[in-house]
Amino acid sequence: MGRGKIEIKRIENSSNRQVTYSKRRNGIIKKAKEITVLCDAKVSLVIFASSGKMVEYCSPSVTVTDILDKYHGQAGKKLWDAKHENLSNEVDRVKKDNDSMQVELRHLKGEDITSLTHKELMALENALENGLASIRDKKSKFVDILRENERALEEEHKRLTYELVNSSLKLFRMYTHAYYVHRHSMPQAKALVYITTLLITLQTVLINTKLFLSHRRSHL
Amino acid sequence: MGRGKIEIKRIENSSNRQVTYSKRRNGIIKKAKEITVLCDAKVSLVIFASSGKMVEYCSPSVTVTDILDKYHGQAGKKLWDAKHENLSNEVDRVKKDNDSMQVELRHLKGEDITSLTHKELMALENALENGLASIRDKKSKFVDILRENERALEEEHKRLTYELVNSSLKLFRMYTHAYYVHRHSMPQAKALVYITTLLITLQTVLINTKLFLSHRRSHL
DNA sequence: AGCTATTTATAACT
DNA sequence: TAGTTATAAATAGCT
Repeated sequence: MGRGKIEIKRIENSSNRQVTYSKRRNGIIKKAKEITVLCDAKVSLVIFASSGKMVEYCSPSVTVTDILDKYHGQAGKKLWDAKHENLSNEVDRVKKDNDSMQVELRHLKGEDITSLTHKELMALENALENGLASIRDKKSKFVDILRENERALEEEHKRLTYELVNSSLKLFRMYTHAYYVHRHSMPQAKALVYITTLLITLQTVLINTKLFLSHRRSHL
Repeated sequence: MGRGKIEIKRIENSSNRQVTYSKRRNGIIKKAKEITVLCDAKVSLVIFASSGKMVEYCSPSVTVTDILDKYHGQAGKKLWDAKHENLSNEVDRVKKDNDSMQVELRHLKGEDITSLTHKELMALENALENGLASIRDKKSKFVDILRENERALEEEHKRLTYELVNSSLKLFRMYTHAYYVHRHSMPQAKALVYITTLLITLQTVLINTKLFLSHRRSHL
């Protein structure tokens, strides 16, 4: 494929060889990419120029590791098997644990129990009852604590509101007293301020009392 | 290069894909061989079909070992580490799973529940109740089957014993009849045999009846 | 697996 | 080293 047909034998002209190398190298890599996409294939391609320079193509998700896996028993194996096997064993072991726990969990949740013997069913029932008892005990303690907290909070709120109402009333009385004492000796404007302040105080007391009552209602 | 141009994207028709794979795979390998000869290059080519089947081409004097040598201390090591890390990650992941399952199991068994919120406790209680319900359902079915089996067995036993007693009685009557018919015409010795046989038969009937009764008692 | 119309890769050239 | 082009090679769609 080119201006002329060529025999497949070493190209003696080194510059031609270099040019052909680089064109064909690109061609092969392109083809590798294409087959990867077209056919779901995986390709690992490494090309060394005669100069020693290397280029490579690996289709996504293929690593030299994969290739070494295929070559199992050769160069790679020695390299990593020691650690690898340890890790693999651990994975297996832990996975086994996982499986048995998963089975136990499923059993405790009442799934896959068709194959169990009566004895096993009894044991399961026992475990579940114990668990349930613990949980319920814990839950009731939990509820007790919540209720106690709420009670304490309400108590505190009641106390605070009582104090507020009380001091408001005290203030109110003080103002009333001051007003009556000074109402003839004070200029009209000052009396008005007293009366206004008094009314505001009274209003505050009423609002606080209302809030207190509504709060109590919502907590009973 | 074909009857029609194709887009470089996965060939959806699986049989076309297979054909194209095989043609192009051969094409790439041919090209690899050609560049090897034409340009003094060295090629390592590994192609995996989506089925997992592998073919490879290595130009003469290139081995996987060579490639690994090129990777020495670089990519190779990295890849090894990657593999190693993958496994480590898997171990970690599975261990994590393990831990969470262990926690769940402990919770279901009512242990370590001090730190749980009220909501979590409710969820646990729910799960346990469901599990218990399933188990109890299963267990009661199990007991039903056992009871039914036992009933059937006892029925059968009763029937067999009744038959035994009946035929023993029949035998006894036969002997009795024969004895009375022949007692004057038979020599003394023969009469004794009759009487003895008769007694043995009677005894057998009694023993069977006793066995039957005791068996019934033990099953009620 | 084989055929061929067509596309693609590339050898020779610039 | 990069671009162009005539031609060889590869191959997509068929059978």
